[in-house]
Amino acid sequence: MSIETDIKQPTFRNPYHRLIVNLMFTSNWVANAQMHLLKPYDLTLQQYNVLRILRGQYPNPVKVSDITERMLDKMSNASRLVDKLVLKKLVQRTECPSDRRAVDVVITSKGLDLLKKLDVVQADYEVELNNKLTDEEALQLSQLLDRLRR
Amino acid sequence: MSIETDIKQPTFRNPYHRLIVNLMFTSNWVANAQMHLLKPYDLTLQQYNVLRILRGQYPNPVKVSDITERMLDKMSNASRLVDKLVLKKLVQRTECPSDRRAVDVVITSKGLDLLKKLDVVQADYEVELNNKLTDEEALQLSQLLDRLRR
DNA sequence: GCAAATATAATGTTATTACATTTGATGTAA
DNA sequence: TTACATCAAATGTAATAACATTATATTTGC
Repeated sequence: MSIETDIKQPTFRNPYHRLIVNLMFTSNWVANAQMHLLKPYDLTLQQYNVLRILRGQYPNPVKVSDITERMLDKMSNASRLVDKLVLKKLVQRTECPSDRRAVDVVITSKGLDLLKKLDVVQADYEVELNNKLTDEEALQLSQLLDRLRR
Repeated sequence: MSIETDIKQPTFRNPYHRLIVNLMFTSNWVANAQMHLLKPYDLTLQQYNVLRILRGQYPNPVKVSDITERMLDKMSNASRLVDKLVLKKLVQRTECPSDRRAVDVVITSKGLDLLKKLDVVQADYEVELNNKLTDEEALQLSQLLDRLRR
């Protein structure tokens, strides 16, 4: 369905106005779906993102400040997100030896196991997208989004 | 900059994985910019969206349930958003005569004036996007997003 | 070396979100 | 009509987000 039909707005001022609204609407739509996939595993989207950042560097530690920098939503509080993950024993927090201000965070094996399970769920979701856009179209869409942020 | 550089993740599993991450990152990027544009006017993005929905129907009233349906973020509480807007005298709330369960909401002239000011701000922002994507590309991007949600 | 500036994470606070529940009105079927 | 289900909005709530502030540690300029 076109964005006009989805939000019942007949016209937009120009293609950029339409794009902004469409982008936010579609992103909410995806985020919602992702949230519901994560719900049975008692993870929020942000917690999931942090875990994936940590897995990307495993077995190296990542500082809280690096997590903040790399999060999709910069404004979330990485410190408190890490708190939650520590409580669930999905990550481990240790003082950084070379800089006592910083805190090193590493994903635990429990965290890696959880991510492995979620990889399957995520792959299923990606297959659904595959039915809607070809690989080339998905790539093209990504490239246009990159250019929008330039 | 490509999404890989932006979030310092070297590779994605496939074009769909890359797309999902890119979509959320870009949407947050736009939402952040929009939020900062709205801040001097003491409006949240959601409140702004509600006002624009109401202007779209002006001078006809819109029910709270219709607002919920048409909001970009379905989960926000339209009832409480309307509350905030009533406090600022940007909208007016009256009992729907044909259905006493429902509530009619109409934008006030103060609300319309505010939106008019914001139209200028918004247009400036759209000009920035214009430097990054052509009209055709913006349209194409919108269409790909539409297809993603099909 | 030392004071000031900056960096890093944690914490405080208020508003908002994501639901669940409640209150009241309307529709529907016996 | 009278139950009973459904619908619309409001309200309760716990968690989270969006900042601002604080507490330490490090860096920089003198």
